[in-house]
Amino acid sequence: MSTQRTYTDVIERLKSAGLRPTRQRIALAKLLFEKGNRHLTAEQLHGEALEQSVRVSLATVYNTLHQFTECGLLREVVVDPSRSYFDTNVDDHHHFYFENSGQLHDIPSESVRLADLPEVPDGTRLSRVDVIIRVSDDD
Amino acid sequence: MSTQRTYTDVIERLKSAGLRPTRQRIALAKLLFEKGNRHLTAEQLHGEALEQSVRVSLATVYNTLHQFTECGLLREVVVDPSRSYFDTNVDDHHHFYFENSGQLHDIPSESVRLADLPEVPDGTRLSRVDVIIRVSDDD
DNA sequence: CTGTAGTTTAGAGGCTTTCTAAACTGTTGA
DNA sequence: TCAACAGTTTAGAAAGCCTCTAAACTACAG
Repeated sequence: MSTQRTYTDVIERLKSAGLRPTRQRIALAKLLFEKGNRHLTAEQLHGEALEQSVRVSLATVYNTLHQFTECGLLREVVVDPSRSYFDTNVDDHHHFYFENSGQLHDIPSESVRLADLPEVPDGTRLSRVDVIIRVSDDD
Repeated sequence: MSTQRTYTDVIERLKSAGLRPTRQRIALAKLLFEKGNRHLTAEQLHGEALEQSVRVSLATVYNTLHQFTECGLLREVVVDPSRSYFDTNVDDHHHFYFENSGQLHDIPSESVRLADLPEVPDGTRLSRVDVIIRVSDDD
């Protein structure tokens, strides 16, 4: 049965990332990864958990988001100085940012041609190249 | 005399931006614009002002940074979820972000070739394209 | 089953930023 | 020159996001 499938999948995914599959982490992972690519704030994820009667504290949501980010299950997107977004798509890609609504939208990396990038300064290594296309409502 | 020159320049710049040239705005503008291109947080600018015995409140520093940003004298750079940076270079350009130190470094827009950008979604207009090259210390 | 290391939690606390409302100041017009 | 007013500044309170703490809980190895 597909729910069962997903459930064991999620547990395996956590285990192989070195994270103990606790009730909270399993529930949050399912919320995050069962709906395609998503861009969520901690507050939003916490809200969704509560809606589905998953008892989890905001502190755990923050801890989990950071742990997931560290093991490459999530990626943090910085576009709004007052809030962090977490992206379930960890493939190389870029973003549209809708300044009015605060929505993020993926741009596949093939849709942007980046060339002639300067070399990284001595003593540093490339961590990531972010391209953010900021748009705002007409008129 | 060059100080005089700068002083009246700053006042003119504020006036033509529609901002009353107050003691605080003049002092902050001089701190911001008399040292070439800079990337500063509100806290840093406030610190510099106090060091030079410019009496100004943190609230005014925030107000001023936002007003300057609105009239195009500054540009806000979002790279760190916990802090806003303000850039005195308002020309089209991009950034290196040194994740360890929190330093920002300009990349002239000619140094990056961006092509095949997707069209902006219906009902929106392009606000800006940010390219952020994140680097971290070797080892 | 039990011990223990890892995890969760509520609540306090930190930090950046914004708000409030009272005091102050640049400017305009008489 | 000066009064009057709109715009500005301010300290301090408060909001908002996030982290810390230390006590309770839990997955899991043995």
